[in-house]
Amino acid sequence: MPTDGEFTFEPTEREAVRAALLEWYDRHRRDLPWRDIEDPYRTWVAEMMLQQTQVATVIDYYRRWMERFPDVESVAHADIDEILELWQGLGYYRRARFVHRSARMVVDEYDGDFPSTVDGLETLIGVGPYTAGAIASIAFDRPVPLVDGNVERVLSRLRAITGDPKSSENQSTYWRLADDLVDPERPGDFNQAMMELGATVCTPQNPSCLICPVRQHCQGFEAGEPDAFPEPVERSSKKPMSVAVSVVTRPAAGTGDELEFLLMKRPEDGLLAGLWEMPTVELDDEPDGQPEALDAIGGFLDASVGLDPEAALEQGWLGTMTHLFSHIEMTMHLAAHHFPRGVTLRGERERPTKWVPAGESEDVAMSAAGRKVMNRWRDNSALGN
DNA sequence: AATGCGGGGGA
DNA sequence: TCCCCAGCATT
Repeated sequence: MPTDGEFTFEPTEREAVRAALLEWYDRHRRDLPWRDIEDPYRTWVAEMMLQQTQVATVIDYYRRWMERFPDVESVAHADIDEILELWQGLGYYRRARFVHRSARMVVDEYDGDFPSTVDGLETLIGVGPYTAGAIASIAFDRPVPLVDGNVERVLSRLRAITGDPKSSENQSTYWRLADDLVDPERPGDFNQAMMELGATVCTPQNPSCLICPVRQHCQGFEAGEPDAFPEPVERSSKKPMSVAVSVVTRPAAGTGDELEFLLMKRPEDGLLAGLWEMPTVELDDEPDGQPEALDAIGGFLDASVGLDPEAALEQGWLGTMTHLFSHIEMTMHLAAHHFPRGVTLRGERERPTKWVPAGESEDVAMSAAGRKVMNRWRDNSALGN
């Protein structure tokens, strides 16, 4: 196995890589809403959203966020439910809670000013080595390195680094090389150039080596197989999970034919923490058939909120859908129950429960899976049941 | 060191 | 449709 010390850039080559990369970045960088601003708050929000999430996905979330929360004080004083509402659909909802807690920390303990060093930044919850390096270099011009998935790939190819990219040995190599390379004059631009190159040129599949500004320094290219680096990581299999769900409706108050949905809030920790969902019960085993799934969700409605499925005006079956998480394959068995207006909820409720008018369903924080269920129900209603 | 935690884009 | 991508906290 290679040892950490064997991968290096000689001083001349280091200078050449810096110059080539910065020149390329100046000409080709994408115009992103969090660029060309000197506000650690904005850099921090962008980097929190960008964790495990691609640029194209983040752009609209970032814009909406800045409109609502222009500074760290506004986040610190906000309610977590409003933060989750802006975050819905972005995934990894813990990040939203980290942002909330860190904002309070900055206001309460740092007098409203973000720390400017890597160590100081890492005291914020949700800010690890990557994010601290990003904020310190981009917002504070500190000559510090950063390593994300893009940088791992670029460095693996430049130095033809084999082995598991997540191994501690390779991680330490990446950080050492990134620290060695980072341009002391323009650290933020250099770090963004590395990531931008990985995202647009040095891509996982079919890298565009012919237009790469650092091709002549790339040992992977030289070997004729840039996409052999980094070594592919083995992916863990998805855990199967089975749930029964019902879209529970009743007529809204007043005239018109508007409906209200019954929503329940998920627990404040674990999967999709604190998001709202249609009444959902997890099943121990995959149900034998539609009646068994209907039975399970019917029993849950009765037990959790005192809704007797026998009292429903209509019961429907919406079929089965699969939703994939990074670590779970969730099979959803979907029912629909329509109750008369007068129906009341009973019982000691473990979770917050509320009726939401159909027109306001967008204003409630729900996961992508929840949106899928709602769309299935809507399509089904449009067909006249 | 291993595990939990979402969702979207591209082949 | 499947395959691939991407940081941090907790234990």
